[in-house]
Amino acid sequence: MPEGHTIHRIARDHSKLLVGREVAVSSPQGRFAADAERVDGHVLERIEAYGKHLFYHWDSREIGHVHLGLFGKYRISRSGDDGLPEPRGQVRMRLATDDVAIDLAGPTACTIDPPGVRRGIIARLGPDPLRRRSKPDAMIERVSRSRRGVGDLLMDQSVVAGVGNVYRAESLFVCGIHPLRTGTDCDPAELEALWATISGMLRQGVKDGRIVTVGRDESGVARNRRIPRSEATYVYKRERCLRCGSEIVRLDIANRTSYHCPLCQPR
DNA sequence: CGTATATGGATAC
DNA sequence: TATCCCTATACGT
Repeated sequence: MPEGHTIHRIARDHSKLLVGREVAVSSPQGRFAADAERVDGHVLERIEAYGKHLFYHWDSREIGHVHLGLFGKYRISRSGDDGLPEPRGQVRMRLATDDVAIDLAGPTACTIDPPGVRRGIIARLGPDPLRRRSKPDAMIERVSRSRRGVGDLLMDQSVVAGVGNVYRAESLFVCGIHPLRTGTDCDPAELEALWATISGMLRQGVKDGRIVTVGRDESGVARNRRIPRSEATYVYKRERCLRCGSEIVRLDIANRTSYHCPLCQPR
């Protein structure tokens, strides 16, 4: 379930387990074996999240890069009486200490690179609302000068980093913006509000460990109450709008299914 | 058992 | 715009 919130949550959780320690790095599946060897046994100094990218800073000065893509997943297992459990399924990378193993399966990217690679990736990304001191200026500038649709622009990681298909649908819904509205037709105040909405949703996502967008603009909803998936979004993957009951419209935008409410988000 | 689907993105036209 | 890659899970037969 990888949008930006997942990545930042992983960086936070995995840091507690691995940072400052010598880490055994391996590739049970084999495809990462040559890279794994280069940092195996080194101390992990920091795990950094930027948009949907993860960077592992090793004391060898090399940097691990992981991008989960659509399918990538981590699994954590603890050491038992027989030590660490065998990897299950296709495990590209295993990061292990004496008491914990973190297994990565199905990533789009998993490499060990010189520092320039990280710099190049970050240079191509727009501002990430989850990073400290990030500002919406660059996003607003890009969007307001573009004739592309807002639904298209939000999926472009060089415009904003970390937004995926769920947050695209949900943030545009909350802001009442039709996904096909062009960037040039949005005024700066609207885009400020859109940034604030995205930022708030992503932060909530990091806390919850999943995407629950309902209740952000209402009062009195206990966020830690168990909310079933069917009530977690306003429009994403729904048949009818959670607010007004209108039939949700699906469009193909930027190669992905976009969802919007024709009544709450008029063209 | 098969098949469809998924919160992504690079690359080839 | 179309195609491909990566893996697990849900669901139908």
